[in-house]
Amino acid sequence: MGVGTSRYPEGRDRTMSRRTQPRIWAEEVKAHVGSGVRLKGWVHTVRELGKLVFVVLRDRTGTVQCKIRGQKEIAKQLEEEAAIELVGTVVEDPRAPEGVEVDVEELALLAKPVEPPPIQINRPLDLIGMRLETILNHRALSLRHPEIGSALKVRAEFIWAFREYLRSQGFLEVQTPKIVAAGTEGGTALFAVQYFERTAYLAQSPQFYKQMLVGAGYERVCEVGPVYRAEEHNTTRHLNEYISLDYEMGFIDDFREITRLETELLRFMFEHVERACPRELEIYGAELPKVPSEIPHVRLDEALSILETNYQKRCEGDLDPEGEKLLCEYAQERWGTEFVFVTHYPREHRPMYAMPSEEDPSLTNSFDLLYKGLEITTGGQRIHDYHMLVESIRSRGLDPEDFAFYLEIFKYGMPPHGGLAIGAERLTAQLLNLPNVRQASFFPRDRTRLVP
RNA sequence: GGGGGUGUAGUGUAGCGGCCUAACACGCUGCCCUGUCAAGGCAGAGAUCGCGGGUUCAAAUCCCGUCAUCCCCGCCA
Repeated sequence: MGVGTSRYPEGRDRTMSRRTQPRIWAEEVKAHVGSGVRLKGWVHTVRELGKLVFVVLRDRTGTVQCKIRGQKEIAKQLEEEAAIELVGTVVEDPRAPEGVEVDVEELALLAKPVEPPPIQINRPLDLIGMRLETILNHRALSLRHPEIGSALKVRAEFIWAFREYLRSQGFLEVQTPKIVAAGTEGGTALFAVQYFERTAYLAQSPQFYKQMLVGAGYERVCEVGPVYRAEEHNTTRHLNEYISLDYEMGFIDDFREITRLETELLRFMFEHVERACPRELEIYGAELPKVPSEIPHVRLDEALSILETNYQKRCEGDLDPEGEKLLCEYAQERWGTEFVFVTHYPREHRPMYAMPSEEDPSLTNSFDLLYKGLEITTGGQRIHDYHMLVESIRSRGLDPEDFAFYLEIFKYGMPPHGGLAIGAERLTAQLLNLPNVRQASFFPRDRTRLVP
């Protein structure tokens, strides 16, 4: 056995033999008892017991204990978080953590740490108690921590399932511009960017473009992409850049068609995450919610009176964060679900494209979806009538000329349509009970954070 | 935009007028150990207590400013 401090390119794997041995993942080791295996990964921990050394190797699939016998000088070169490659034999041993371990025959150092890592990634988070700031300052390294990185795996699986389900329902995945000419929806503040000789903005939402693509004949479109909000909020549930899961569908009968589809979509997404992320869910102690066949719909005015009657809680015009929590508590007790659609928001609280309600034109066919006390979706039916939309734009003191690019398709048979957007980080954070959405973002952007 | 906190070794904390020549845990360095798995034992290095000013015989500790950061509200996903 030998150790190589090999360095690309000239000395690469110089000391490693058995080049034909294919690499296996840490999680596959159990299936290779008695066989020679090659593993690559990071040194998770090193435990020296005199002439016996245990090295726990970590790769993208997990960890596996490896032992080095009678080669103390090799252990001396192993530092935590070094990238290594090893060849050995898988042996059964009841003393090993999983009943099996790798008896190392050869080991090569692929990359040696320049200095000890600033954060520990081989101990449970509750023992090392890093503050989020520290975790985010060392984001690439902290994501190596199995607990920290798991949240993003869950998010990735949510996103995969979002695409997969909508694809099965005839949706086309689209990409809309993130550099746009004007403040589309109004309301939220926009980031200005220099676009050659003009000022452009980062898109706060794909709203106009996904509607235009419905009208373009695709009928059903979805998008996974970043959106940008220049709001100076500094809370645990806001990011200035986040991933929006959008869909928009044409020829709907009413807005309930949108909430029905979201119900089925969410069920698919949660069931997929349950199958794909058992380890990650266990790490966070997350309980998969049962998505009911019909998520309760509560009109905003009803929601406000529910809060007042049952919780003596008064909200002015809209639900505040506490109101959202209480309403979800109510939904849990009353209907046994953590989800509730709040519908029929007043027009003045919704953008100009929101479709007025038939029974009360001061309200809209729009909704928010609350999950465990937090708003994770906003959606609704949109105005499809050209003249009505122009009028709505005017009534807000806006100039339809500025929206000509958007309005054009509405002149040529725009079908009844609607859609919604789910905040990917919020959905993930709520499932995993993360105290801060930043934990569900690879590299969060907030009021003060632009790096890394 | 408004309000409230917090800044002490790499990390997380304790200390909150003198007993601080700043403590503890993890990490780090060296030595010992063939069944560790939050390994253990012994020895050690590492902090002018965010920064600037002030009060005081004396400041990590009190005051002012500043910077950084966290949380809550508004608004939103």
